[in-house]
Amino acid sequence: MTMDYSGCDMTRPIDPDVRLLAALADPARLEILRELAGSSEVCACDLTDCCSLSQPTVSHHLKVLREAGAVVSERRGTNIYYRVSPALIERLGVIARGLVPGGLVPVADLTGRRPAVSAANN
Amino acid sequence: MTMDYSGCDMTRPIDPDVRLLAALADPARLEILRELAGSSEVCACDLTDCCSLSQPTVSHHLKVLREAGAVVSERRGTNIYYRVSPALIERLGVIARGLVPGGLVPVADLTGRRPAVSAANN
DNA sequence: TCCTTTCATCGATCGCCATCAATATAGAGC
DNA sequence: GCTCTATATTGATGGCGATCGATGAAAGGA
Repeated sequence: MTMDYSGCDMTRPIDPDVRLLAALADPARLEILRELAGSSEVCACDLTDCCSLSQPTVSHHLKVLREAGAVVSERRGTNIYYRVSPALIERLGVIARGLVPGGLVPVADLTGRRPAVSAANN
Repeated sequence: MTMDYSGCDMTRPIDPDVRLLAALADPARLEILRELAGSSEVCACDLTDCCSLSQPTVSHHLKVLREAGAVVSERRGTNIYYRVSPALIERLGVIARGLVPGGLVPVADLTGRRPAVSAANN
C-alpha cells in the first residue's frame, strides 16, 4: 500500500475522520456515493455520466473515496465495480456520536428516537 | 439575514448536506465542535486557544459552522456562547442513512446493531 | 464621553483541490 | 504480437478556502 505522503504537511498526521468527511464534502462525490448506495454495486463506467464530469475527474473522485475508506472496489475483467464500504456507516455513526452535546450520552438520537435528553450538564 | 451569494457559482444552489459536511471536514472546525460537545456551552473567547489559531481565524470557522447549521450562538453581554446545534446529529443521521447500500434499508446500523443485512439486491 | 474587552470583518497571501485534455496502463480477445 | 475498451495517471490551470494582521463594531464600565 505505502500511502503517498508527498506534499503532505507532516506536522500532524491527518485525522482519518477529517479525511472521511472531506471525501464526502463534495457534490460530485456525494452523488457518486448515493448512486452506489442505490444499487449494491456499480461499474465505474456507469459512474462516468453520473455527474456530467469527465472520466479522469470521476476516476480522481473514486480514488479519493477509496483512500478515505468510503468505498471499496473489485476488478472483474476490464471493469472495476465499486461498492459503499461496509464500514462507512459505522464510521459516520462514531463521528456523529462524538458530537452529541453533553459529553457521553445515550446514543439513540441517531435512529431518530429522542432519548428524553439532557438534564445533563451546564 | 439576506445571505451573501457574491462569488457563488449560482449554477446549482449549494446542497445543504454538502455544506454541512464541508463545515465538519476541517481539523480546526471538527476540534471546535468536539470541544463544544464536551461542555454543553462554550464562550467564543475560550475557543480562541483551542486549536492554536488566531482569533480572526477561529471567528471565521465559527461563522462557517453557524451558516452550515452545525452550531448555534447566543450573545450574553460582551460574550457569545456557542452550542452544538440540536439538529446536527439528526441531520448527520439522515445523510448517513442515505448512504446505506441497498436502497432503503432498516436503520439500526447507526446504533451499532447489525440488522441481519442485505439478502437484498445484486 | 472614553476606554477596554470581545468578537466580526476586511484585504492579502498562499496552498490545495477540482477539473480537464492528453497519455499511460491493464485486461480481453484476436 | 496488435487492437479495443476501461481506468488510472500526468501535467496544467483556475478558483476557492485557511490563515493572518489590521481594523471595525458592539457592549459594559469608569
